[in-house]
Amino acid sequence: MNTERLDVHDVAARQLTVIGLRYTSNRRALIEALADATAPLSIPDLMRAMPTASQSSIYRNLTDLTNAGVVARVQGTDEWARFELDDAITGRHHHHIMCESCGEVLDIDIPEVLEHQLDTNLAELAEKSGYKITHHRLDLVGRCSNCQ
Amino acid sequence: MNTERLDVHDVAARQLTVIGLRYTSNRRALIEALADATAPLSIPDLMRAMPTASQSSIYRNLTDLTNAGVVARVQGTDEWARFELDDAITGRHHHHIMCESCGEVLDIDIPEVLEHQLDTNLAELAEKSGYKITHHRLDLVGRCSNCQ
DNA sequence: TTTACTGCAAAGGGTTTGCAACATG
DNA sequence: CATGTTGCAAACCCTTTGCAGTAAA
Repeated sequence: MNTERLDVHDVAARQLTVIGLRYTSNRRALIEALADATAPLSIPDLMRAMPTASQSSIYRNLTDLTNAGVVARVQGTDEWARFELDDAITGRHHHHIMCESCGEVLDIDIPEVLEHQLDTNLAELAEKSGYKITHHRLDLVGRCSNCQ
Repeated sequence: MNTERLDVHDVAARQLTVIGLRYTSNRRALIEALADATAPLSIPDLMRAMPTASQSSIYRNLTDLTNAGVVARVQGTDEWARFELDDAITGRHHHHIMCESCGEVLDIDIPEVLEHQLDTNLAELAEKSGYKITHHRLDLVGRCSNCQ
């Protein structure tokens, strides 16, 4: 548990408190699991990572932490929900590459130039749409080395 | 039913035949509904559009048409499946803007310059990943005018 | 005439919820 | 100690599937 990790727990606790929720051991374990992961985790992943927590608590905590802005739901190519720490918490905006066959989801970074061009262009599009844009998703979809 | 529409049916029929499937009235109605729409349609949308078809047939046909490369599944912000004609059929690559509150999904086009820069950059990323990339998704996520 | 397709109803499977006991601030 | 949280099991709901009858080629 390094400094960066401490910050994550600290922020999570504060964000929860703001909306009247507590930072329990289950929630701490969940954040810990997500912080350790190098890719979004599915429910089965999380159940494996925190075997003492019940499935329903994991679902409920993911909902609460998502509402608190600590956790983000990732839409893969399959119907399985996957979760990761919100970019706002990690301080690192990133994207995903996913396999349309097995559903695997990995984190990727894109060149800063591209990210910047995206921001500029999308801001314009957003304005015309009448939508209040909160973020964008850029995903690469294909087949992983195992599924080709 | 204009010329463009005829083409869509023609292509759909051919694509199905290739994999040993038939172009039935249900499938034709489904394609018709998707071709008429200006945004991806959900199952309830489709049931409303083709009231004589049973729900299970709609599900089964969507699966078959997706396998045939005629229809594409769109991942919104909610858990509801939405469907549209595949870009390869319409000949028009596009993206989506979606409301994270009500789940509405709309089509948008992005500047060609941006699209081109995306293609270039993503091709590089793909190479490093070991993935065989089939396409990318770029979505704007936010709140529609009704949900703000 | 062969065999894919359809409708109906039942089964599947991930997610949500009611409730009593428990733990947090 | 007031109230948010947990586990268990049942309920939910979108989606899939079995089966017998129908329709496409």
